[in-house]
Amino acid sequence: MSEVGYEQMSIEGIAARAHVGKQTIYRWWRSKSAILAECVLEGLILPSQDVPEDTGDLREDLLGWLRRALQDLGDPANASLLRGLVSAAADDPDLAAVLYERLTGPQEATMAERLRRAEAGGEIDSTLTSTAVIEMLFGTIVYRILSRLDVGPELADGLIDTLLNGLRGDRRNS
Amino acid sequence: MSEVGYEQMSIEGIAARAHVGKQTIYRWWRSKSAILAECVLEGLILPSQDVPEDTGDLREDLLGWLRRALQDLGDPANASLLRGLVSAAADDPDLAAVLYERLTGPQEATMAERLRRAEAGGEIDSTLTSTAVIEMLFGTIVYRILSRLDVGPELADGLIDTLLNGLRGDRRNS
Amino acid sequence: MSEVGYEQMSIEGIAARAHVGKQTIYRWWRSKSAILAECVLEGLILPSQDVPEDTGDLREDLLGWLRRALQDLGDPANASLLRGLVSAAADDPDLAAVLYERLTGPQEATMAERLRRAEAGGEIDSTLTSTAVIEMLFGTIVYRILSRLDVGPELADGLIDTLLNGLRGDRRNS
Amino acid sequence: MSEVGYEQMSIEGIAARAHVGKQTIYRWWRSKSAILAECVLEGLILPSQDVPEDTGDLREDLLGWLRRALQDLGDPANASLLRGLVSAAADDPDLAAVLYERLTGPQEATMAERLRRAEAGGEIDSTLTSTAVIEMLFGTIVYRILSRLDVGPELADGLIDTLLNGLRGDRRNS
DNA sequence: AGATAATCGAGACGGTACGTCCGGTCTTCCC
DNA sequence: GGGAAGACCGGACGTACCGTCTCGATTATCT
Repeated sequence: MSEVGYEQMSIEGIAARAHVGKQTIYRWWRSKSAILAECVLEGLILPSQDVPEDTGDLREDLLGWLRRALQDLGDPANASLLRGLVSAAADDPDLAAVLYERLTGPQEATMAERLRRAEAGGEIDSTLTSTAVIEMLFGTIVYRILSRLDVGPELADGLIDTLLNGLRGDRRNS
Repeated sequence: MSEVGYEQMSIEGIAARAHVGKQTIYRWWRSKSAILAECVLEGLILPSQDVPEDTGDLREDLLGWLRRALQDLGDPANASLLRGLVSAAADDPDLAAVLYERLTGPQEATMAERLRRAEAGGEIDSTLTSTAVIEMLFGTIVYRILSRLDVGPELADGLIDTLLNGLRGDRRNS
Repeated sequence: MSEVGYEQMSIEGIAARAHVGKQTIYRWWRSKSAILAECVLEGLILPSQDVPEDTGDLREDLLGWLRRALQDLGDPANASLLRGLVSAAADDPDLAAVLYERLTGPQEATMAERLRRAEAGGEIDSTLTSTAVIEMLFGTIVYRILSRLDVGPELADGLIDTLLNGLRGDRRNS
Repeated sequence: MSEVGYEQMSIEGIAARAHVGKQTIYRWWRSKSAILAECVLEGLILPSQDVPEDTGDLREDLLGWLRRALQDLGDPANASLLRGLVSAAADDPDLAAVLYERLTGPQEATMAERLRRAEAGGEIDSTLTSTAVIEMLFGTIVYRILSRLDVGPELADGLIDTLLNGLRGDRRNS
């Protein structure tokens, strides 16, 4: 898929490359997107995602976490794979669910706990859910990748700053 | 496309429905996604986007603008069309550019001016570009639509709050 | 085979109907036509053939014998089975041999003896072998069945008359 | 078909050899046997059949005609083709009709006229139809070819003798 | 007004891939 | 330890579209 894109990737081609009969593929997966769904579940496509650390400094924790995610997607091959996944997910709700779970899920619990502790510690003061935070960050990244804009670790600062402080800037210490 | 999705939409089907020869289509467009690109440019698919008003209250202006956008995409047919466009754009950089321009462009100038005035008026204090702001908002929406999550005007408040104040909450008056 | 014809009859279908593993079939028969060959040998398909009686009247003996054969093949199911066998035999020399033996063989010895006695009795005066006689009769029948022409006992008279007297008519008493 | 037999002859193979798309074949013929039917009609498979001459001597006319037919079918390639046609016709009534018409038809009218004249001239004395005569001769030949028995011009004499005189021999001059 | 283009609908064409069926082999597991 | 069950590789089936290519039959323009 990273070579020719999702549309050009054929089941016959997969079978041929795998030296496998076409029927064997159809025996195990209902469609091309179902293959992708399993690849995603098995971690074969999307690089395994870290969860934010907890060093006590929320900003640094989020920055490091997001930078690593952006680092992976800076590789054109990975960006191409993600575009393929998005293309497939747009036509297959099942894959969409798997993809969403894979992207948003693992970080969710950790992020929720992290935010709760940050709130307790006075670092933040918000009712926004951890899911919404993750959706904003990943949404922005996916949007840029679909638009074929550059994606790199340097994006992390702007995103995290806005996320934490908003456009009104950091007035914590003012 | 809203009926069967992007993949199932065939050029032969388009020609047949239009009572037109296939060649006539190929005479005018290079590919299926090129047809979509022109549809987008002509405003036939994406509902025409408003730009934020300027009432003096940045928060209300953004809220109203975003709510209208979310209102449109709350319609499943429109969400389906957007998924089709994303699917097509994932495989066609040209369409991706057109789509990005269509989604991000019209609001950009107005938003830039709006932010500049807000900054001058002390409403905000940020270096984030207007483009980045739009990408964050639309990225989040597109991400939710691809994930088949509900999209409705009620999302606007959370997004705008976070965008303006950050997770640290509104300390404008503190 | 009588239901769907030879081509549509699959080994998988046979195995499934017999509640038997495919391998078990391949263990005992080399091919689809080999199964048919054994069916023929076991008398499961072609109704068992009589041999001509010997009442002293060659014409009546042959007539009765041929009428019984035609009677069987007048049943469309039997005609269909025969077409299936022919179709299979056309592709498999082994089955062709079995089928030929089954059709031509049993009658051959009796017919040879019958002709010999008829010749001795002055009933006939020919050097044609019994095999050739049988081939002419069965050949005509098979030809009509393949051509989907009607086959019934009434054909017997014409065939036997021609066989005995030829086109020049019965001049036995002239 | 003469190389691999009817069953092994695939439509894909035909298309490939003809440097033609598969769909083009399906556009013009409904099935493999329909292709054969047209080949037969066009005279591409069965060598064009003569009709009996009329030299005044019925026996010689029939002998010459039958010998030529047997000559053709003595070629193993032609015999193989005929077996393929029979195999196909066994599963396809339409092809069976075409094949029957091709084999039996052209000679029919001439044969009918020939027999009528022979009868008028006292050569024969029979009510057997020309069609039945042809069926007997061709049936015998087809039967032998299906059985993979030798077929050659030398068969003609026996068949014609039996046909004209019957097993009782030629008593015309006795 | 009549000749000359240009454009169109229709759809055949050589291809590629689809998803299914079956052939013949091999493996697992149960009785 | 033989057989049912069925997975496996392979390959043909008949269908749907792809993008290219001829065909007339309108139109539109230009002598």
